[in-house]
Amino acid sequence: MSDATSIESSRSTRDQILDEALHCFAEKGYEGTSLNDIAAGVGIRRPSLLHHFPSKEALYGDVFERLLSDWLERLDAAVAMTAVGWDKAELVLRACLDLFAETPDYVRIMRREALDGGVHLGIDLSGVLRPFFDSAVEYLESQMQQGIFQVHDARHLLITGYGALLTYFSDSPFVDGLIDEDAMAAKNIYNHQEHVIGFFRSALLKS
Amino acid sequence: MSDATSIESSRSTRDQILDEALHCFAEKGYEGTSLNDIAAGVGIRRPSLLHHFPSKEALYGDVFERLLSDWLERLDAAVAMTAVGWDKAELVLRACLDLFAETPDYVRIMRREALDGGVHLGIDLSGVLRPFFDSAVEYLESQMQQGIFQVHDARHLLITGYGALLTYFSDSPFVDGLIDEDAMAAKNIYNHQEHVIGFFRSALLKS
DNA sequence: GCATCTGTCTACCTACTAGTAGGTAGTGAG
DNA sequence: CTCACTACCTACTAGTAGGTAGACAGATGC
Repeated sequence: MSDATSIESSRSTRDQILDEALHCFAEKGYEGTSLNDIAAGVGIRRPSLLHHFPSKEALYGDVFERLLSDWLERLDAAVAMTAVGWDKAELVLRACLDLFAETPDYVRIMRREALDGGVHLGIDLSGVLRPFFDSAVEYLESQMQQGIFQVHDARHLLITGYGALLTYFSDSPFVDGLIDEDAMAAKNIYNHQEHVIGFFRSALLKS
Repeated sequence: MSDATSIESSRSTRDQILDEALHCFAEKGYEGTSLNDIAAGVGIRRPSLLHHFPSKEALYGDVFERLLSDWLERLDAAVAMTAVGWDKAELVLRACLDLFAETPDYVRIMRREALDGGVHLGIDLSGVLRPFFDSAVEYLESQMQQGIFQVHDARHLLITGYGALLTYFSDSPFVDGLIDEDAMAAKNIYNHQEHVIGFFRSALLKS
């Protein structure tokens, strides 16, 4: 009864709510999303939704927690792989780019939360990512000292990279209008990923 | 009566409303900002605000229009200057970075609008910026063909650049937590600007 | 003096929000 | 059959949103 692909609504209502909430919060933001929107997307009424989650804030928190643990899992896996120099950086870049391409809603919520400074969360977003940031700074600086990477300010480099990586996915409606194509089409996502990788290689590797 | 720095409220109520609205919309987004918030910031009641602007949407539109014309003015001025090769690119980069540093609220609203896909505006944001985008693509491709710039996908390069430029300012609350300092302090802004310039030079110029 | 216009106010409206109360099917265990 | 539980419902609460109506004060113009 658990793994069977039953006729419909194979997944639990709770999970359906989480999925719909992820999408609504990503699309319209925390304030712009009402519990009615989410409930309607699932096909239930608001009080039924509140039977599964105690409050809007708690629902948002659960959505964000799942998002964050997915992302950290990918980052952990990429960092754990044995590679050095540019190969290591490329692994981490690709791990992020793959996740973002798979689940652009993650990127959009993350962006909104970064914009708002995390006011909707109990947790401290930058605090959670801080360990990765610090170890990345350490790694980049060691590569620069060894003359493997060109010298840049490692902290600002990471922030620039964070911005460059997220923006294509978070601002895809805007990108659509600039390139006059569907930014999230598989071909364009592939092109963007390869561009970003090549761009950072140009800026980091010598000659 | 116009240029005198009178004792207080030297600027018209209408302009005070526009300023306060800019700040509120940038800080909390369109949905997250109430007309009461804006009115209170100016020191009047909501109906008085609605005497100067017919609706919340119209007020937002006026705020955004002013923002956009300021930005386009800077871009026009930078593009009009006589420079070639990397110098030209640096001029445009610095024009944007200077504006963003002066008025970070602009960046935050722009970001929110790009995220939402322009649903709060009658105007088409990417449509307005499209001419600049297209001419920038043309410029970059000509420089690449002449062997002055390294070869990248010009369109994706611009989107990456747009993301890299905006993010530091739009996500400054998040950046604060990463670098454990005030991202918008003059020293850090200066460092970031020089980093971005250097980073793009590394990626674009050869050897 | 008096009408008019501008800017502000209080008081109100409707629509919608998050959240609660209480009731009702259906299910499974003893 | 009964009890407990889950998942849902309708109907309600209190509060807030954007927006409107109408009164009032001060200035301007004739």
